[in-house]
Amino acid sequence: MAGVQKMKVSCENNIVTVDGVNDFTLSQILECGQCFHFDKLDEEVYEVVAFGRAVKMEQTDKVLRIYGSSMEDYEGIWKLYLDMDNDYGLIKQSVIKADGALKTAVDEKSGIHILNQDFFETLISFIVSQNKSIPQIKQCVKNISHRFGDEVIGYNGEAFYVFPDVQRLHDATEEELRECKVGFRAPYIKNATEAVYSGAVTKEKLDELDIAQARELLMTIKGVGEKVANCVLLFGLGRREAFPVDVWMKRIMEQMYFDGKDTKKQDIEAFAVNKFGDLGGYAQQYLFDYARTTLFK
DNA sequence: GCCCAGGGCAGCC
DNA sequence: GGCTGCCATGGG
Repeated sequence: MAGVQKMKVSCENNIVTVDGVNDFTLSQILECGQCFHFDKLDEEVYEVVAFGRAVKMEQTDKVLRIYGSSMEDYEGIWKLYLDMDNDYGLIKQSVIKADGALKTAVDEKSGIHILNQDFFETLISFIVSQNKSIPQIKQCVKNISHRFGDEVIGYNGEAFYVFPDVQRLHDATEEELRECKVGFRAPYIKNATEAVYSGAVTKEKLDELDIAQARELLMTIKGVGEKVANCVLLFGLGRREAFPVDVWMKRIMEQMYFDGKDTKKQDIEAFAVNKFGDLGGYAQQYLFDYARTTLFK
């Protein structure tokens, strides 16, 4: 990508150093509501559990360090997870060009990247997310991982529990899931796991479909509606044109574009798809985080 | 006790 | 088709 400034990547003692990160703020990326399996240790210092690994990420200005990562893991996992090869300077320009009204949100959240997360973990996490707050979602994801996921040795030599794969979660009973505090969503998780396990709904199938068909297939899972499907498409399947509308997006979009009038989520989504097109997912994330942390705080 | 949270489903009309 | 009440759980 022409606009991506050169980053220098090196590795020593299982610590990867990425020097020269731009349009990148670790705290914004992790805490903008797209992922749930991490803990804050300090300012711009986080433990991140994903893809069967537990690492510490630490950012100082334009330097990102990943503790507990080999160069192979960076190249094979973290570079794509963090969407490092995408030019966010260009993306932000394009979003603002699509509508100058987004400049405030983009400037406020200028370090956001959209992560490329594991499909199955994203699917289950966002089924859990419905009608829950972000801290509660994080706790449920941690509960499920601790109960059903593999133990791995993390960056500091301590044990972490990674999110279970389909086979592992397929063994879980509804009662065991309820003990993870997912409440009425337990049967939804069972249904989703069965759909993936049986091959009815897989990443491979979804990747072959256009976004409307993929969304339709996802929504055959009980507990997956329009919003959850869009989150899975955006964060777990790389479909950057998806535009999830939750209560926060409804609020900010009604204020910005519908004269403060009560508007159906589907109408808001249709409006946004028309306005932002392929940039929808990015625009949505800047607006969502800005609405939640700044505008309606 | 109330209301709300990155919603969706079943049961109505 | 659209609208309403309900679904667990925890925090403010």
